[in-house]
Amino acid sequence: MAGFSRFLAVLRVFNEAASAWSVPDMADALGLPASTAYRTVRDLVDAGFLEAAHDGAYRLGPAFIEYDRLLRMTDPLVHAGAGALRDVVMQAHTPCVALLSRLYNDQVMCVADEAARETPFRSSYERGKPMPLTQGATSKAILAQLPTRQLNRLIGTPKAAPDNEVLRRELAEIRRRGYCATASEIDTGLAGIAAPVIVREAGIHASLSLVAEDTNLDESQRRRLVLLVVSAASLISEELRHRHSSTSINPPVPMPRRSVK
Amino acid sequence: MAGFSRFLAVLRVFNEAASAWSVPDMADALGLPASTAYRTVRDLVDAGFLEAAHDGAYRLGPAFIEYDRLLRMTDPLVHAGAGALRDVVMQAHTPCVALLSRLYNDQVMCVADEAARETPFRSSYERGKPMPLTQGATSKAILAQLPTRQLNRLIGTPKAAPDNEVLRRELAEIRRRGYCATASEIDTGLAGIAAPVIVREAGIHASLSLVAEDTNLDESQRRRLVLLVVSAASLISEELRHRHSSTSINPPVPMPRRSVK
DNA sequence: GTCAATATTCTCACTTTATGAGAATGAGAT
DNA sequence: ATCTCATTCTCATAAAGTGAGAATATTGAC
Repeated sequence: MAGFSRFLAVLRVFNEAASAWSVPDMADALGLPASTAYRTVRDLVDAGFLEAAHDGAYRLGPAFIEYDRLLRMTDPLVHAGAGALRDVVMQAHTPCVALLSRLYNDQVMCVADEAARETPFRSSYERGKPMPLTQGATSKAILAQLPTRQLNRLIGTPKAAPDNEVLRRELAEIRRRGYCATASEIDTGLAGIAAPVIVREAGIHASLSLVAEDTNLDESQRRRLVLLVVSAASLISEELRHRHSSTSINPPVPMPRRSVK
Repeated sequence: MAGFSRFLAVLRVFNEAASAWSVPDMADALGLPASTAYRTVRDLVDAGFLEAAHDGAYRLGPAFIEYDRLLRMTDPLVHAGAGALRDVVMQAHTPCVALLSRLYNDQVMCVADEAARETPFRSSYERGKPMPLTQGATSKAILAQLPTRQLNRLIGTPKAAPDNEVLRRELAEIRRRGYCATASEIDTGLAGIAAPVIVREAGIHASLSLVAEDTNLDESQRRRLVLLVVSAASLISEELRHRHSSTSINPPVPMPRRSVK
């Protein structure tokens, strides 16, 4: 391990349970010599990825907030979807959470979320949390739309993983219907309704989903929400498609030629 | 330039105006040989900091969303403040935006924001955007509470920067009052009311502020909001102080010893 | 399908750079 | 003052990144 991966290793020791670290503790945890650990941390602090907290403890730094904002403002999916999510929870007329989630490499991650007023629960899907690939309406709606080749790479070919036959059948059904509805698959008591947001040409494989309490939903409610989700999802897809076709690939501005030490 | 700084340089070419880059363009912009640029980008993609978009273009990647969530969940200030912001905009009973902002090195950055329902405007302060150090109620409320030594480092000593005399006097006044109110200093037509959130022992220098339309505020309104902001800010400070005194500095859990290639 | 034009990865000799043990210094606590 | 622990510094060593150019993959045009 060396070079870049050392920085990644240091960042990876931070998690929900251990969010403040002293340098010696990091060095111990990673098996690094003290001098290297100190240097690595100093570089990360200089770059804004870590921040000195107190008593020699370090926390994640402001660069993550800053880059997250930049991503929020420039990522076409997040940008196009955030407004749609607000509309969806408004028009749902019931306590619920709306989510926009994407395939990122081999995991699904929620990239935007919005809760209706007075919603007493929360989905375990939430912005920034990696989620299982094969469970929940949100993920399945995405998988169902993938080209066979890509799907095989993610869940294994039918031959290599025959136990995925059930899942494959389910995905085919979802593709036919155009949406996916599940109940208590991720959070017990909560139902999920998801519709795909797919823009192949822009490399976007995503879904829009609505999470509500299962017991609150009668059949007509459910149908109404399915319609809401499906139409909102296709609205987003349309906008993305349109934006993509009218966007140049290369940076529109000559770009700031920053000097680097 | 080499090693780590090459990664930083690549990340820095991304901004609001240029959010998708091809590798050759990056190489041009940074004066890097193609092979190095491709390698750097590949490493960043592997780490999740960049993502392949389409047609050889790259965007900021999911790692930023993920680490931002982690920070949101573990940073004591953000965690303690988010709830308070919701309360503040509720109790303001007027269209407004509440902000929680921090000193990070030599800039001020908003780390959490919340708008009241039906708020037709937005503050230029928003989560993740670095803001000027010496303008606006938000920043001044923070500066006013800094130890002399630290303040001198940021705005220069009275001798080195005598033109800051006005600012210094203003900050003294803010310290005496315990809050700062400004109008049209950042956004014309908007007024800001800010109170400090200072927890020295935890290394936190922050402020809570409320932004509303200046014309909407009569004197009694203004007094009410000042009270609201000041009390919310001290509530957050108290919680942070309490939490800090009851928190161990080192990671509570032995930590996951991840293997790195 | 072929072909040309790019985009991307690979190779490899060359150094620049990071590395880490240990010494030196700094900061706190008793 | 002294001890302890945290942090930085030094420097010989080795490892990693570097970059020109070749090799290969991809894409789009025809």
